[in-house]
Amino acid sequence: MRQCFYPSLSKMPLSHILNALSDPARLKIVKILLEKGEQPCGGFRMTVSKSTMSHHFKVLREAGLIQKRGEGTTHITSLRRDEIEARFPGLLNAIAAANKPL
Amino acid sequence: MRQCFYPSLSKMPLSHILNALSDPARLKIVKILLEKGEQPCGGFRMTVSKSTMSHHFKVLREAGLIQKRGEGTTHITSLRRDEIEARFPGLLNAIAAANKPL
DNA sequence: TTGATAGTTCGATTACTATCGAATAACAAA
DNA sequence: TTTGTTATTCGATAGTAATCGAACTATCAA
Repeated sequence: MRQCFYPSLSKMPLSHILNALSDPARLKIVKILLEKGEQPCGGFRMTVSKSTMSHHFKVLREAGLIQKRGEGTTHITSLRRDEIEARFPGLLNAIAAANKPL
Repeated sequence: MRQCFYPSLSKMPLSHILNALSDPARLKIVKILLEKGEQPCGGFRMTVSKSTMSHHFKVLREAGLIQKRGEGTTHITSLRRDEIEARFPGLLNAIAAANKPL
């Protein structure tokens, strides 16, 4: 698996994070990671193409929200929970709480 | 002052809210409202043109985040704090808390 | 009525972004 | 080595959005 760059959360502007989360597909990805933990790409069961999924993963990764590790032919995606919480306390909780009424 | 439509927060998707907040100028507007309370348009001291400001106010209003009331020739903008808090508990706090390290 | 102030709307431009299919890369199993 | 699986990258396209100046609306004051 190719190496990729993971930005430091400590210098990440909040607007970048919110921009990454403002797409419904990406918000769904994050919600699934929050609720079910780390997933392979196929674990998200979205209706968009593989290349579009890769694009969304890239946006989330460059915003500092997710990381990947390779396991054989699959890439496991996980949230950078602790770092996000340290930089933006309560943000993930607010997103998780918003699941209920939807 | 012309009447305008204020959407119900109860049906507002989180992604719309986050999209409205994902622009640095709009995030700054919300932060100012959080810290200093309601403001006339001129109270924000931003570097963009008046028409651009109007555009950002419209996006924030249509996302259910702000409301306006006319007072003479000025329009006072305020946050819909309680409604936002009821629909997305903790979201405004998370934004307010993120001010500190910046 | 005339002028000043505050803000919105319109039309245009420019830049960004979501999406896809095709090509590619990495890996495992046969 | 060949084949199948998983996922990324590339190039194109279509839609969206940020920005501005100019024109307009509304209100108050002189």
